[in-house]
Amino acid sequence: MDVETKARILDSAEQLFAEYGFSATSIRQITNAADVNIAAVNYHFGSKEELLHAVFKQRVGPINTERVKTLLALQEETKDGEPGLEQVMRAFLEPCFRSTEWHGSQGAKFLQLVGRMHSETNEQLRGAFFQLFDEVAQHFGPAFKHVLPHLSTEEIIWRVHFVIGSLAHILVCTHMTNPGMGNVKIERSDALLEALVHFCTAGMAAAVPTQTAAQSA
Amino acid sequence: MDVETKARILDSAEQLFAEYGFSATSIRQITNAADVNIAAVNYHFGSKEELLHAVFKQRVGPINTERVKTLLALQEETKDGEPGLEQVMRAFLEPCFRSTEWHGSQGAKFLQLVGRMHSETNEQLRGAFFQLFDEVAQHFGPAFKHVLPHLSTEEIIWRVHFVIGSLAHILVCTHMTNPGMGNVKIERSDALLEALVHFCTAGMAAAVPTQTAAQSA
DNA sequence: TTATAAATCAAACGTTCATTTGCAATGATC
DNA sequence: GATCATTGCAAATGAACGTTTGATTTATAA
Repeated sequence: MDVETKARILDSAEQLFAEYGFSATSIRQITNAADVNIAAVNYHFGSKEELLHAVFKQRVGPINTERVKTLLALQEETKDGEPGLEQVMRAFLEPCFRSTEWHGSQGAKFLQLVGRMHSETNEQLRGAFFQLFDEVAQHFGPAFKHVLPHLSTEEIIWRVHFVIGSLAHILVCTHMTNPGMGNVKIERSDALLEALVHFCTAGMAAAVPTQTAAQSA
Repeated sequence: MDVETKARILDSAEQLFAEYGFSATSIRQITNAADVNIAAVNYHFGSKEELLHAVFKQRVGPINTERVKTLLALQEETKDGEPGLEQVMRAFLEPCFRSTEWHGSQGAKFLQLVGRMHSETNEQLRGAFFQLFDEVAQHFGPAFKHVLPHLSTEEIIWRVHFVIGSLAHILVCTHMTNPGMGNVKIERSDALLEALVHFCTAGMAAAVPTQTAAQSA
């Protein structure tokens, strides 16, 4: 029953954290949903925070591995002809969407949680979360720099944050009722992914204005 | 002492909600910071949720009024010559950044809260929050549609969400330590606003791909 | 001064929180 | 079959939660 209990807790936690957020989700909710004893969380994971961390580790790891793997394959196969910006962007964005397919609706819920974490302000949670993206940042930073050599490092960092924001927001608000803009319920789909890729690619490739921003290294 | 107490509660609540989130902020924290009795929140506002709503109403109102006012002025002065996409985008984005100047560091904190609310999943809070943006959506939806006539309504809605995501994310993560991407601490600045405007303008103007997405009305 | 209303206060309300405890059940090893 | 670590569970821990209460203070006005 060991591994099954842990797995059930992880699944329920993932779902509830995504639905209600970390603070607003209680261990009692989680253990009730998982149909395990309330003491099981602290027995198996140590604390509520460590449970959240375990949820991340289980899901974010594969996504980021996929990102880096795709990027490396891309750089390999286009060794002579440079890989294009859109291809790099695709390697960055696609694995997040694709992970839905891996785990069914469970994966979709998790993507909401990921989007949610980007606006988490608890320093400790933020730290543990973003640490999982170190490898991705180390690979994609230079990759973007390489396909956008005319942009300053600062400008690239800014634009990558804009991309992350678009991605995170769309991950959060898909499958939710979204007031404003005609109360449209946005569904996660290939077409949406395509729209995101094209939006972000065009944004990243935007010409630097003739004003002040184009001077640092 | 009446109005002063209410104002102090609003200020402290704004700051703490932005810093720690709604669920993770207690009424006791707020009343301690505001140096008022713990019962004052429920006396003056009715409940914790209504306090949050009051915080929004105080700040989001002026920002959105400014947005719409700028857009209307824009449409007025360019009655013959069409207003450009970048101008519309600027009318949408600038008031959020500008509001920092209105209220000093208090305004900056609030922008974090706004960014945070975009990933709030509590349906009731979401509803109350997004309701404040109805007027903005009603004006900017058609405005974007007008300057981007070749895009389907669905595509425009998607792209506006990408813009909102970029904006919300940058509002949240400015002035916070941001792991990944070289641990750069992003400061809110005119240059950052310019970068955001250009990124979003280019993204909104991206050509529709030759694939499937360009068919609806 | 006295009556009336508004605002503040300390204290307590009942609930829920994350976590801990001690014991029972389980399953493997010798 | 006894030993022993692992896991599950009911119950309880103290703390913190949002909210309410009732008395007290402050302000307004007759």
